Amino acid sequence: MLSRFFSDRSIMEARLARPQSVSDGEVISRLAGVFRDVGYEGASMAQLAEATGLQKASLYHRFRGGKQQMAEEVLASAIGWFADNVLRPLNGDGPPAERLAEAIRSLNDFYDGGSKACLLNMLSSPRIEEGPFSRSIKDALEALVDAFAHLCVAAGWKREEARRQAERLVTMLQGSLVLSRGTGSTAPFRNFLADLPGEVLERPSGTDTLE
Amino acid sequence: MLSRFFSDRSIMEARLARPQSVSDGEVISRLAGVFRDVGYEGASMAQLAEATGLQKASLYHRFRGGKQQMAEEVLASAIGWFADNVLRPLNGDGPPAERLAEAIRSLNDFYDGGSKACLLNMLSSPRIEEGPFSRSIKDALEALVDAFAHLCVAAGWKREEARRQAERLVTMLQGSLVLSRGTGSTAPFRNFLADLPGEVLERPSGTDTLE
DNA sequence: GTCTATAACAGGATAGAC
DNA sequence: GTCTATCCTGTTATAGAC
Repeated sequence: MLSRFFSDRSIMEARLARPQSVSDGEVISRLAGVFRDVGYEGASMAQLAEATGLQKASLYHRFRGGKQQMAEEVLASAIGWFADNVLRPLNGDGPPAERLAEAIRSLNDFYDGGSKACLLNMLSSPRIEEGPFSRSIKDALEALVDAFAHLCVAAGWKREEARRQAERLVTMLQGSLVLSRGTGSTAPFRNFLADLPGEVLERPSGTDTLE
Repeated sequence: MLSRFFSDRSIMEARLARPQSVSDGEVISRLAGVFRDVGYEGASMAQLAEATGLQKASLYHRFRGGKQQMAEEVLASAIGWFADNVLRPLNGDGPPAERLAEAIRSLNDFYDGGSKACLLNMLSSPRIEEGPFSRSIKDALEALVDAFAHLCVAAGWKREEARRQAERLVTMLQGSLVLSRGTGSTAPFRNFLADLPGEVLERPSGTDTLE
């Protein structure tokens, strides 16, 4: 979307006829910051313009679908980054411990050590019920569960239990972000990341003898 | 707040001079439903009036502080109910299994089987940063951790580990509600409640031999 | 205490110059 | 592509009758 086919041209145009004052990636990134802070309804066009350094009309020029399209592209971008930096290592085929370590580093970056909320949570409640975000959010959560389950299987878990554990991990991730925001401390998120290796690599010893 | 000192009088006044068409408790309950669905910014006065069956001006008569006061009283009411029905059993002194069972029933009621979001999450992001909700939310989350920790100690956990486990449980609670909303299924919440007794009453056998 | 009507404002979105 | 200026709907909030 946007000037995908003109990304090089827009560089050449800088300071010329129609200089693109802020790159598309930078705009998306700054919009994301606002949506993550205050959610969809809480984000005003004035605030989004302020954050990007563009005027409202300029934002509408880039996103003809208005605020909704901005949130959609922000969400798509975040999901893409997540797929590249979190899901890919989890779904890889190297040593589980190393794959997990890479995913943990990415998670720490993505949530800035626990100081940034999750878009999947912040965009879950717009008045637009069953709107354009619902499907993406659901798919993203399930893809993350799948990826963790894949890793757990590689770490030796039985398929059934790997899935349950993966659901627990995604639950803990989201919960730790809620608590970090609610308590004003990043400790819950940091504790979650610190516990992750143990949760994945050390299976409970007594429970896997039944099946 | 409100007509606390006139609760009986307001009944006698019904259909007389100033009939209170909807009870205070009922108004708070219906307002809570809206805030839990769409959050603070997402809730408009028109929607709140619609949900309560009152006109906007009538709502302003009852809540002179406007929407913010409504959210404050809704939050205070929910926290009060939580203290009576969830924290009290957890902090009680009967058999841990029975106390937990009662708390679980209350949690299931409170979140309607996982179909209702948590106000502590939904009110965490208003533009009013560090606003009137932050303190209550932080205190409520910490009180819940304390109560679970108290129960874990009663169930035989060591104090340090009881606290860590309690934090994990509150994290799981919040996370399961996020996932339930995000995936459109109450399964994550129901799984959380189903796992709770095991998480509290069955301590890990291998990890408590070090200290 | 509730209502209708309306004020005062902020919000999302657009027009058109450059 | 960006800007200033503006439109118009929806929002919060108030006035005043009953």
